[in-house]
Amino acid sequence: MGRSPCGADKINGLKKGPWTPEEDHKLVQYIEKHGHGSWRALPKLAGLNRCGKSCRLRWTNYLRPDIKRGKFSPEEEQTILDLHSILGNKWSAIASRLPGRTDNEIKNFWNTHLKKKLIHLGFDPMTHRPRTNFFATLQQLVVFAKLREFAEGRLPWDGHSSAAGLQADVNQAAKLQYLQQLQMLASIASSADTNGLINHITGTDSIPVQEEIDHLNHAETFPETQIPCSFDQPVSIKNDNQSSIFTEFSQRENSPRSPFLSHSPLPPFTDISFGNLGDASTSYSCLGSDLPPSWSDSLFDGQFLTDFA
DNA sequence: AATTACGTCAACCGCTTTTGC
DNA sequence: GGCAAAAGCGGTTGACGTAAT
Repeated sequence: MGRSPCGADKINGLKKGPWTPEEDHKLVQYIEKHGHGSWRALPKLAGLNRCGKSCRLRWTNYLRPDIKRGKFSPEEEQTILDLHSILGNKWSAIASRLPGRTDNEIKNFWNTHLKKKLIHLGFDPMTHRPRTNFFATLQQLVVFAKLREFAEGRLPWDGHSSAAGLQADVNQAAKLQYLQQLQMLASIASSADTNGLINHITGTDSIPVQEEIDHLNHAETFPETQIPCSFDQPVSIKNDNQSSIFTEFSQRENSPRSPFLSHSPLPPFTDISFGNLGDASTSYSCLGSDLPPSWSDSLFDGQFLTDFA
């Protein structure tokens, strides 16, 4: 594959940069009369000192008569979120679902608005999952700490006591994580007017979020049953009469999404097993953890332990 | 009023995919 | 099937406008 035509056109002294009204007029006049045909041939025929690529971009992104300009509506915004959670940065595919919007416009809107919004609400804009992959790092941190104690001789390696200690640590951390998520969801509820969403997600139909946070803040222990480690029900912030594009894909896609996406289940959970640590075989099935299967092998690798100590 | 920082978006760049021979 | 040209696509840049200091 050779260089792009526009690259070569630089040498020919073709014009770059913003289009003038005169150039726009020439391009529109030509295309309305003849169609665009070959973009490469068009500039010469239309009397433009531009490369074909530049003409195509100007036409498709700005001059096309069916372009819808102006702010994105909440419905369009929701559609973009839905589709992005499924398709990722496939801007042209997303644009094909939004009549009158160009891929460039959607891409810009995503980068300047939606991405920031997701980040602000604590979601990874690429995965649409909560940003803190808490349990993935938690178990490593706990194990590292225990290993360090063990390596320094401060902790006798006793499967039962170690397991109990680990479980206590993890329970405490899970409580913190739960609080973090409740606070994040409370933030979403207040900013996105998503009545009922939080209770729907947490399954606490009769317990207001703030009350739950307060309760947990004062709780001595953290009942494991309260950890929101299972979100079986779909979550919707749309009216029932609004169909979602997501439903079209939901049968074949299983990608995790942020909770303000329509009809979107919260992230699936991955089992975290402590089976390699003595008798501690407690299995935690929690949010968004995706350690590689061999993590424990590498953890106990000699070089790793040397580096760690 | 001047300067700086930040946000937005049109346009470009270069890579990939599609099309035609 | 192989090749080259054209078209499509997504990431990035930079000019411009506006807000903050």
